Amino acid sequence: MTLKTKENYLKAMYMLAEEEGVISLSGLGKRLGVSKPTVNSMVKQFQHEGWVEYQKYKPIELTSQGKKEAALVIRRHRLVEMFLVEKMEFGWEEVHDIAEEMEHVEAEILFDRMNDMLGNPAFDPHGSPIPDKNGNVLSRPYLSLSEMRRGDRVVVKALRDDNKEFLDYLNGRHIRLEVEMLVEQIETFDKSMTISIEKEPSLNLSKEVCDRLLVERL
Amino acid sequence: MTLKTKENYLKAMYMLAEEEGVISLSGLGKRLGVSKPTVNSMVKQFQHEGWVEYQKYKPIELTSQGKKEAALVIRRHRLVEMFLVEKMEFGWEEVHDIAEEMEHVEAEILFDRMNDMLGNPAFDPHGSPIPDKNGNVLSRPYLSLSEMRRGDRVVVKALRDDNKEFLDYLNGRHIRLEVEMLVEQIETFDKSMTISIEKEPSLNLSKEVCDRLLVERL
DNA sequence: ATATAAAGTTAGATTAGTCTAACAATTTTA
DNA sequence: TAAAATTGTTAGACTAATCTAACTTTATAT
Ligand SMILES: [Mn+2]
Ligand SMILES: [Mn+2]
Ligand SMILES: [Mn+2]
Ligand SMILES: [Mn+2]
Repeated sequence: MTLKTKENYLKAMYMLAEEEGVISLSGLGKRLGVSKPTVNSMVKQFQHEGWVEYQKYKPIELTSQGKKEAALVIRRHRLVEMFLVEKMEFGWEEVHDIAEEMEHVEAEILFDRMNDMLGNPAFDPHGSPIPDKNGNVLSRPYLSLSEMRRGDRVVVKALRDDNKEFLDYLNGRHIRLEVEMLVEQIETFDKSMTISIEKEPSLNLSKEVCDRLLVERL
Repeated sequence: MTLKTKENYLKAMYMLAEEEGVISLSGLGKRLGVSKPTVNSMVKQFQHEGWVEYQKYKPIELTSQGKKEAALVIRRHRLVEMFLVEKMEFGWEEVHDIAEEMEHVEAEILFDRMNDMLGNPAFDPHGSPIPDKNGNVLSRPYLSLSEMRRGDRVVVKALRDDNKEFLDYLNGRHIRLEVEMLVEQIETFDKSMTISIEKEPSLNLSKEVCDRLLVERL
């Protein structure tokens, strides 16, 4: 099996486990853009390599080895994103696709150097935690903006999504990490929120947007 | 055909044409570490794509399109090497293998940014010219040190080889680009040279080393 | 509880890039 | 110039990663 294939499958499995709580064949297929039979046969190989535990018709589970290797791919991805933003003046909306390619570079020394130049950063430009060299992540329990109530004061801490369109949307409204927001109104019909940011006009954010903004209550 | 495969074959062909004057199937096979039948079948595909001109038993020639695309791969390789040395504090002996991987990244904007940060550099850390965005290279006609005569004063301008072992050898002797040397003696038996660098003890360099040092006469 | 839908599986085919074995053409050497 | 060496070609096979079609198992909804 090719290194890139291995890394892409492991990463997808790791993120599915985080996001959905479970790794299903069809979820994995959708995520990777391949058919179910493809995933099925790949998962058998991953099991054979000791990266997943799996029985017919049961959900897939990463072994601790699989988890660790997946976390290291994610580490490289997020280090690259951070390097591009901090050291090469890219916008946070530009870096995901580049990182998607660079995460597969085999020269460990490259990522170590990035890490050093960045001062061993704990978070990437989107607020996601960067796993350490042993694959350990300390994830903070942020809440999504849509769980807040009227009158809550919050700080934006992370995003649930790297997506360029979403980031362009946020850029257009001056929503960045560490921005403080006040929840002014919640529309009962569609759960959209009216929020205000200091010194800016109030904004209306749809439920889809609020779901993707991870915040900390002040 | 996969982008990486295409780029590796084009680059190998381009460099063979430069170094040997001709692109042979076996040369290409050796360079790429694949068998002759493999190269044979790939070259047919390259012809079909319009990247090479070729007839049975005749040497392969790159079309101008092929040459241009090859030069752009080499551009990326050398920009990466330069970026790693100038902006990330890597040594010139460390960067080739990393560049070998990064040259295949598809995000053009990444290389444009490197180019900007480096001020549109004309040469890489080993003195090789960096092709411009149109694939044009202006190559200077350096001579190899082994062609010099006793008493010649020269400046090291480039290397014929990226090889880590060779670069480690040069590091150990404080031979860098722009260093000035005087040819003190040439041994008729093995063509080895005794040379001196200002403020350093004289050195004896084998023919293999002299062949790989490209210099300009003062 | 049954029918329907969703998820998972199997079988068999395909494509890119590679190989070895056998042979043919060309070039070099004696 | 004939033999030997090198270079190039053909045929046929293999592996990784993918697909579609047909089928089975499990979950969901009426
Ligand atoms: Mn990302
Ligand atoms: Mn990110
Ligand atoms: Mn190089
Ligand atoms: Mn170089």
